[in-house]
Amino acid sequence: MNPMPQPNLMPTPEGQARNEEVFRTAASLMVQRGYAGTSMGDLAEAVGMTKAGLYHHIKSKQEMLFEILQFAMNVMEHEVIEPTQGIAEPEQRLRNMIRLHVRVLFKHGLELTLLFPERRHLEPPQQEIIWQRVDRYQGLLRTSMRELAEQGKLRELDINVAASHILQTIAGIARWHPQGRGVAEALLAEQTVNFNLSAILKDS
Amino acid sequence: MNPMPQPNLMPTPEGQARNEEVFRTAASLMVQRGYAGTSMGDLAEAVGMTKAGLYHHIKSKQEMLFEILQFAMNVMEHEVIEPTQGIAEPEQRLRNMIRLHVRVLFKHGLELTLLFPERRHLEPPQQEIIWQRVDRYQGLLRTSMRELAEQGKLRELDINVAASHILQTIAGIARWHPQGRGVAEALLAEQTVNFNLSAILKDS
DNA sequence: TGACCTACCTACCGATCGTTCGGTAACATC
DNA sequence: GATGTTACCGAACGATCGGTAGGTAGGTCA
Repeated sequence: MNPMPQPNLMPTPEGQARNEEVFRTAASLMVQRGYAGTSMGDLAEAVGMTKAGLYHHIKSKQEMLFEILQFAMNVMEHEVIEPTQGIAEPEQRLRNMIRLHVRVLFKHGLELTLLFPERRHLEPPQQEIIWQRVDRYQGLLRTSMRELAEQGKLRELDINVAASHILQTIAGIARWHPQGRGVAEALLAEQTVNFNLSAILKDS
Repeated sequence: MNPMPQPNLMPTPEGQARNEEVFRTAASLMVQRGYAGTSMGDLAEAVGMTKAGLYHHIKSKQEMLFEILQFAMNVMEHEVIEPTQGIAEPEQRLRNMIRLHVRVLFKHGLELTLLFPERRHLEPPQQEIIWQRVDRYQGLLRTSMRELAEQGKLRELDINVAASHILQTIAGIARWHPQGRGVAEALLAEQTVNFNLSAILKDS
């Protein structure tokens, strides 16, 4: 059910809970200050531990970032991809993908998507793994759009460009919403769904 | 004509040129690695200087970031705002703002918009200055949309949310395009214009 | 009771960080 | 030819970085 990874084996339930707290706190700090801008000392203080104590839970700073990004993609697959890929009608599938994606953003504290730019701090092999998972997700957007095109519902546009734009409007929410005007979350999700579908669908 | 700032007074033309090279190189490096991830040693090496030599041109790392962001907004005002605010028709004004904004992105090496997330590394007073300039620009988008609404051309949508989404599609280009598929720049600009105007305009 | 494990700790490591100090070679001005 | 300025450099500063070695309190289980 819970897709949080166990980077070092934490056998006891208390250990696993603490382990998870470390990862969540790290994600939160890195969203605020960036990967390079977040020191292990900061993180240790935030979870009420010493730096040395931290390294009981993680292997290295870089490895921790990798696990956080993997966790983010696990969440996306559980809560966005799985519930939508059974939908036959491409328009409804796309609407729900966008809607669920925005909701995942709020549910997990806006932290997940923001970390993807930090993927540059990973080693190339780990970078590649994350890149492939993101690309697979973006491919699902493209597939839905291609099906819409076959139905004659799609505007004349470059599907690759449109897929990127859609993802940017969603990921962008995490950038301006925390300090932005308080738009209700459910409303914001619908606004985002409608914005993007209006952008790509022909006039009905 | 050239809005690059002179943080320390660089009297000779050679000095100004070198000064500008430092800032451009810094902007480029920080786009790749982030502010905190770019050391002054890296920057010094990239411009062929020692760290000490750098400090002849800049006051501090933080001040340098501030000047780069100010420069970015100078460019935006020169090359996007000024040429479009005389346009009476709001649809044409908005189309041109988006078009020019995308072109500025390419013209200045995709570097400018990417740096805005790094504004968090500034002191609050400097943060505030940048924030206000960005907000003023976003306000112009909102104004055009409000005029479109008065003409009955706008869909039912939240103008604040739409303005943010538009900016995110543009700024986002700088995030995926460098390593993305090579879409022709002029074409990409038109795709972005059409995507966003389809999103907000009623069916004609 | 003794052996073992988890979840930390104190104390420290070498490296790197942003920044500064005291120069100095090259050139212009008087 | 003396004076000043510009554009740098070598060397070092204290602080902080990610990470580690070694120890230990507290629990589990035989």
